[in-house]
Amino acid sequence: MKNSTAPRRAHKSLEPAQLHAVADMFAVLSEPSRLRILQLLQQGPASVSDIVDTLDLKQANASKQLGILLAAGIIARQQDGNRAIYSIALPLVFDLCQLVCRNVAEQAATRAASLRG
Amino acid sequence: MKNSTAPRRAHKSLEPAQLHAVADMFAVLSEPSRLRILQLLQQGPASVSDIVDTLDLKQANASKQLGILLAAGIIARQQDGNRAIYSIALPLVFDLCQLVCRNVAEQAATRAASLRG
DNA sequence: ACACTATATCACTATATGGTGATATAGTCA
DNA sequence: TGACTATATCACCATATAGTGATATAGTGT
Repeated sequence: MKNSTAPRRAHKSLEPAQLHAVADMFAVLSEPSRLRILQLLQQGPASVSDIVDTLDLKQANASKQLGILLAAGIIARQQDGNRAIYSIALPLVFDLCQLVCRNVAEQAATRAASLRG
Repeated sequence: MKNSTAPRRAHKSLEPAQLHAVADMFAVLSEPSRLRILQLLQQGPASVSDIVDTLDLKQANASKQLGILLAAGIIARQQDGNRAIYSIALPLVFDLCQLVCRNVAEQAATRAASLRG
């Protein structure tokens, strides 16, 4: 016998396309290397070599991750002579990180409290 | 010659541990199946079979994804006789999804506008 | 005890992707 | 032109994981 806990489909859910788009955005933000790049760019635009030097990444990897962030529309690219200057195009991502970060801190505090008794 | 675009290290960045925690949270939210489960739970608590039936997931997969959401602290589990009742423990996730979703819509609109000329 | 239901876990496959070294492409400067 | 610098791309490997069928575990009702 089926015994449902609550009525379903009370209000509409995201369409599959939107759902995937949201999942993709989260996926882009789920890599520490990319988050580090975003943190660096938060301080201002930077070239690939700036990023490589500051974050100690291999050039190929930095370029790849920048490409992913670019494709997601999170950063923008501007050619400057020889160099490629990347900058934040979607400051929203910092709101996202801040929300998560606040919660992470909360959870850590809660866990610590539960350990104390 | 090194020719930096902007001064670096202007303000402190997240510590590695926090960075990974944030990345992990985003990773958990980066799967459509898990987002669908969260959407369903947004309407109220549900058992595993509710979820399996409504979302047309295999039982093993539903159980696995619920375990991941549970470990992340996003949902809570309550035993009710034979069944396991899952519910939202971190409503924050809907704020995150809403932020991303709004932006996805914006990007789609912008892209459509650019296509129109 | 038994049959039945509900959930979790195991072993496995297929796929995706982060990181890397090598190479290609493109701009700069002499 | 040629040497140099900066960036992107390619081919590859190693790892992670979503999904699956089979099985284990645990509660319910007879």
